[in-house]
Amino acid sequence: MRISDTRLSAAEAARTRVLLPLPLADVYDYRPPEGERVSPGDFVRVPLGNREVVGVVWDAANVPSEVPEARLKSVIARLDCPTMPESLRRTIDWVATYTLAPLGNVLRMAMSVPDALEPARSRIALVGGGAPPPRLTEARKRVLAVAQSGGPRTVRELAEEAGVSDGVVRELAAAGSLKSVALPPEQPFAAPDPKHTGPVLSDEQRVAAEALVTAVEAQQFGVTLLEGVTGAGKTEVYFEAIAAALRQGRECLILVPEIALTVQWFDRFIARFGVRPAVWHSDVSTRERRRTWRAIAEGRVPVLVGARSSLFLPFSRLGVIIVDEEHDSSFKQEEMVTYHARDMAIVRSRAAGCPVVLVSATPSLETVLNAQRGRYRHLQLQARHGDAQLPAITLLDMRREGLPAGRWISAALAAELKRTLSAGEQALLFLNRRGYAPLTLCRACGHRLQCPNCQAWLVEHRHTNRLHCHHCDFTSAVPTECPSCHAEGRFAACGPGVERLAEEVAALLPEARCLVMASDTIVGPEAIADVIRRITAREVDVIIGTQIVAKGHHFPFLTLVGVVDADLGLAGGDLRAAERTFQLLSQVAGRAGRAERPGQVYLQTYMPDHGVMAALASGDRSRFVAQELAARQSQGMPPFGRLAALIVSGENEARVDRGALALRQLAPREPGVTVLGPAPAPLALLRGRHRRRLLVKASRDFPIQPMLRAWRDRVRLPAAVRLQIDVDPYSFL
DNA sequence: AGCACGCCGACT
DNA sequence: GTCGGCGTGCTC
Repeated sequence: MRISDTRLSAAEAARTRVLLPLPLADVYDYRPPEGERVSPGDFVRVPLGNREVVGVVWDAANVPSEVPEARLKSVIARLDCPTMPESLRRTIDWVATYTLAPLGNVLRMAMSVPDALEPARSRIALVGGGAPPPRLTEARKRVLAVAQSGGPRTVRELAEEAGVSDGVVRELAAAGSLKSVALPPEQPFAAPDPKHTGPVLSDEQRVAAEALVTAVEAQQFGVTLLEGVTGAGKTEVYFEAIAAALRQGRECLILVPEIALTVQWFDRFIARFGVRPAVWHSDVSTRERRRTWRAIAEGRVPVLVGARSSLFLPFSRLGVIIVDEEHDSSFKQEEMVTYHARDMAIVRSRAAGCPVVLVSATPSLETVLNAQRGRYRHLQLQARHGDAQLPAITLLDMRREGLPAGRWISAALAAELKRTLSAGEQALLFLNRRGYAPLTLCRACGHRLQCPNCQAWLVEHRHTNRLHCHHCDFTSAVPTECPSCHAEGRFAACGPGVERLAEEVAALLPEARCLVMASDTIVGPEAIADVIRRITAREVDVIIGTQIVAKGHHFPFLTLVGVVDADLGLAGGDLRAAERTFQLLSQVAGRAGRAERPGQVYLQTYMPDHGVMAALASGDRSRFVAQELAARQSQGMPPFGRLAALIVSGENEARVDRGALALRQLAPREPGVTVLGPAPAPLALLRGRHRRRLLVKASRDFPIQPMLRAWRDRVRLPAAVRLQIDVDPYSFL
């Protein structure tokens, strides 16, 4: 007995399990490196085929392997880089099991900065201004031009920017055309000071803050929901959880929806802690990413605020994770690995043994139910901070308006706009539609301008004077004649977009200074910051915006919010349409009257009796939540039941249909599991691929993943037809 | 993800 | 007659 155990472990010791950042479901076995001991979490370089890749030694000792000893290659070396923390490895395992994604694909999200694994390169940089080179080739010219503009950069950076190989740059340096300068050592991350400014909290805030501080000091996993209306001061409350973690020398991770990373949020953080936190989102430069990733791996980043992908950063001493705007649907990743960052934040906290705080004015029904059932601690802030009042919400029944064609602002809203502007205050018109008009059609033949790759209309954008598809990157010039009947100049714009609304406002209020805010007109954090500054400086009277105005900003002189089409989000059969509309519109409404001025909110609706509208007008969120929960329960829908979507897609429509039917044939027949479809997915053609969807419904406690895995494994789909599984689908598009 | 292997069209 | 397209399959 004892002998065979020893033999087994000796055999195991001869294999190193390595997970590679490739779409592989399992670890690969290697022989341990010569004269070096590696252990789980170590980054290692291994041979794969005829190339070398970097992977992570994985704890998979219990998984037997059938790969014969003779086929094993040896680990080349362990990288000189801190070990991947255990809590991150367990999170990766968990995400892969839960989402059915290949384990290696999940690892890839945690190895998004391969550069950071290599030791820091010498801090030598090059600048232009040297002697002209003996021969001036095209490549050399480009490098010199790039070097001439901007500060000192490394060989790699110059080569990348000029689009040449490293060799060209090195030759120029050797010839003396580029001069080398020493770069200052990499800037360390400033330490936020928990004592910088003592908290200034109301009684109510203090009670909530103390509860969070206690939870952080206990250094144990637990979920807390921090709920409070816009302006109740939730941010200042969770800052105290961060302060507590900092006092213990632990790290803090704050997850926010990408567009909520506002100047105003940073100002508040700096006011409390004295310095900026580290940041992580898609706009962070390659260089800054490397510096940040490496510093986190070395335990030198006390606080980081970031988008959902920051969940996969190598923190090793997490003291608290905050999920701000926890209800926000942008936490759900839809590509590659379909995970929900809020749920995975809970997984990571559990693995790290630290508390997690979910923050929202309008928590998701999933979170509400967990709080109701006592699985989460529930902290509530009732009052708005200071003297600010919640804005009054009025419904405008558009059925009675009889607006002429091409007009969307009711007489009542127009009157309020005029009144607001003449009082010297600002107004926001909210319309969640980019561009000029959502649909353009030919008046001669009825032809509608449609994307060639997607089942979607092309949207006219007048500021670029082009047609855009909002689902793929297709754009084209606005045609002069109808592609179908060749009639000239017979196009008609149908429906409003923010650009068209701006025209209407200009006609209504010729003196008003309008600003259109949409993700395509205001690109990047600097542009947003500039726009915020102009609004705060009262250089703008009317803001016309899509949902990018809904998050995080507050404008002291904004007292009127008009929602042009409150019903927009309710169309279509989306499970969460009502919940999301309520969340979005309350968030937009919260923009009004945050300072000492009371705010007014008008919702233009054709459905004033709809539960969402009634709840918004009465301010009775709890009744709406109760109704919505009851409806979900009666249908066995989330959060009471579980859903998974299976999307079959491919370029050949007939093959996709056949694939979807084959999948359906092999569907599991188990009590408590319902399979619906296949049906055309809501976007039946997306980026040139036809899509069919099957929907699996199961009870809440049904282990859905093993069933889905078994199902997927017994289906043999033709090549060129792909199956994508989305556990807990959010967008039904 | 890469990269090789493999089987059908336009070129030295 | 070869170069090369990208479909398919494998990497411990």
